[in-house]
Amino acid sequence: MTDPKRYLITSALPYANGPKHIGHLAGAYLPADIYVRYLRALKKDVLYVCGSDEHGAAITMQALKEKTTPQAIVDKYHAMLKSNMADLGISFDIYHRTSSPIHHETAQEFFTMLNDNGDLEQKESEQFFDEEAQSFLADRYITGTCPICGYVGAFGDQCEKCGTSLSPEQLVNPRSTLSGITPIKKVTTHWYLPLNKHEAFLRQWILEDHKEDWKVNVVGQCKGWIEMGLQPRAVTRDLDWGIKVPRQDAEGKVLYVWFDAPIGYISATKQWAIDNDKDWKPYWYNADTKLVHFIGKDNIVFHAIIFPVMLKLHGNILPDNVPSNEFMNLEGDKMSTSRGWSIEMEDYINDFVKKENGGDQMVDALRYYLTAIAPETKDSEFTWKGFQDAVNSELVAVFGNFINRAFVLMHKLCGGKVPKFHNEIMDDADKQMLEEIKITKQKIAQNIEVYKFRDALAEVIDLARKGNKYMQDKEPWIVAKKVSPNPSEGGEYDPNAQNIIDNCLHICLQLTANLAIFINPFLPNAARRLCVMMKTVDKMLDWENAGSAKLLSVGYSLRPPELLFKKIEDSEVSEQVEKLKIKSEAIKMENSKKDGGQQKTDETSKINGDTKVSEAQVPPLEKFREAIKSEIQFDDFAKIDLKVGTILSAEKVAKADKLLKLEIDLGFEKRTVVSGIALHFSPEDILGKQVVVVANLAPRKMRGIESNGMILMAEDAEGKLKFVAPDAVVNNGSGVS
RNA sequence: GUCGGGGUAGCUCAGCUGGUUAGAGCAUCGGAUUCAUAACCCGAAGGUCGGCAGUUCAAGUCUGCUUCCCGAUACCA
Repeated sequence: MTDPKRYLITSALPYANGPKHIGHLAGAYLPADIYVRYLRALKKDVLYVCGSDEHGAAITMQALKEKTTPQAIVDKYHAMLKSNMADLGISFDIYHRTSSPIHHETAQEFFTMLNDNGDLEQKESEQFFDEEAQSFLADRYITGTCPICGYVGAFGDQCEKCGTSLSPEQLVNPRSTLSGITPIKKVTTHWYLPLNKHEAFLRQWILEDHKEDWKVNVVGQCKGWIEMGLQPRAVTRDLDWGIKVPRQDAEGKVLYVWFDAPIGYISATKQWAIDNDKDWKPYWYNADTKLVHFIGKDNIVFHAIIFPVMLKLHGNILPDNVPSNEFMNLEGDKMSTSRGWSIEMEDYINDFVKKENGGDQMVDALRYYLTAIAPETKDSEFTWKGFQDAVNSELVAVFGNFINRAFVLMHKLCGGKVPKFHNEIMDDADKQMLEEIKITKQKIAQNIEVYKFRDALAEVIDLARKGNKYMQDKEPWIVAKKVSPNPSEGGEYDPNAQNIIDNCLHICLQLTANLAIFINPFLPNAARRLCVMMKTVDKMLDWENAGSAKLLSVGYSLRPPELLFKKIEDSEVSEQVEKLKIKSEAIKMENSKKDGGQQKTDETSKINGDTKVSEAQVPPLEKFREAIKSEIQFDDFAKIDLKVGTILSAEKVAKADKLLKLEIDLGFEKRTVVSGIALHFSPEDILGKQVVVVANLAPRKMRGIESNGMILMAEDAEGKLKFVAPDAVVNNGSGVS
């Protein structure tokens, strides 16, 4: 977008079910903050919103775990996240929360408008239901044995042990975490967002309009989704923690957390407008607003496909870009709070920022390293040694040291004042140095504008490096010997000596002021402290001032230098590495204790003989009982049109290991039916077989092939499939009832 | 399984439409220097560009296959 009137910047809403680590910080918050601080320095109209995502089943799970209420959980973690972000200099204009009334209203209005406009669909589906607790169960609320690795505590959506993503149906011996009983399946009604209806729009908008300016991983993943065929997505759930679906016929239903969370950006904007007596609407409705969502790679489809469809249907503007970062690993392994292999923002703040030897500069140290290794194009890795090296030999030795030596020399050789610049003896090195400042300004701006913060920061350090070299070449400390030579050393007086020194330090100081402007979006604390040292106002940090060689007035006396950053000691990093190991070991022990407990019950049941059924075993009859669905009327059954047909041809569907494409002769017509039986039958085995087909089933696309009907199959206890068919050949097209 | 991204010097990463001896910072080693947080500055050494095949006068860069890491995920009506 060229020259937007205002900017609306968002960072992914952190989920308030626990502390968040520095990988999150590096992925979605720090880059956004740098961008926002840069825009503010440009004096743009920019609003930066974020907040805690406080709904969803994982919150209620955490409440069970901590033996408290969901509200208590979100209150606790919202407060923690909010203060952590503030402590680390993430400068939200508002950090809001989705449990607030204004968010509930906003999300409900959003749903109502889409529903009233006919943009949502209502469909029935079967969900697991806990009869004892009288409650539908989110996938997370069902535990059982993982069919892949046999882990006893797998969840309905994922096995934490082997990492496989699961559906609750796949669990062996599923149990409700609410009551412990085996859940049954029950029909429920939900609202869906028919993404499939917006394929043409998404193709144009993402694959054409943004194929150049969006990151390859974002466009690539969206392309994959679109090509795969978009499916309607449920926007409601049966749960009691969340935003009530604003309809009388939706008792006990809430908006699905993914639907309500991104609307949090809008409600946060509204709250900000109220607090600041502003109008929120232009930020979400005017086409001259540039909306940018900063996210991690796990969030791409929500922010690039689903939320934009919602926004479009609701009449809002669309994001101009969705800069998504990859992930940051830690000391050779994935960062994970639950496994204890992480550096929580909270912990870093306690260990470095709050200690007497830490403070703001340690915020900047972290911001420096996280930006320098930001996972912009691929996963990156945080190591404590890397942190120490980056801080000590780049931030301290190059940047901090340049500024320190400029200040020290100025105090020693120029009386603590900004020296005069003598144009008449200006040389090429001086010109070159001044020119470099301007070039660097351009490079930084160009990089930030395309979200390359790592490169932008490297430019700042590189400019300081050039400053060091310039000073080295000019060596004013040598020239100083010619100002007041010591005859015993054979020094010679040079009337020009002081002027040479003045020019060098004049340029070094102007460069220092420029460095303050350049470093400001990245390391705001350092920039502020530089302003104090130079006795300038914060306004000097406005971006338009960058490139100027007149930021500090001649004759102006400056404060004595103060070290901007301290070196990080070996002991500090080794302590952290040790701490990390201890933390993850402790959690591993705890988990294996749990495992051990479960295995013990297994063993006990074996020792007791076969009279007791072990938890890990599948009770087959029980399994069939579960499968009994809720009662229907004859009319419901009569709606189903069953016909006998013969399989004329069968072929494997490309890129699908379970699907067969079948031609079926129904007597009066031939049908294409796609059936998921490829693992049980090979195409040639089933040619000519008679089958029972649901003839009036709505067509459905699978792998791009439209399936018109479904074939009835029987499944035995081992999951083997058998055809349901007449026991003697009948005419194709015969009815079944 | 499928889709997407990625595997380039010890480490963190650049390398646009294929073109002379593959780049940067850090780490390492050597030199110079002392204004500076034993900092800076100069120089050297470091890579069969995950593997195999192919296209081409020429491939890190294109094609196919293969392997490893990360993310997203079906379908099974």
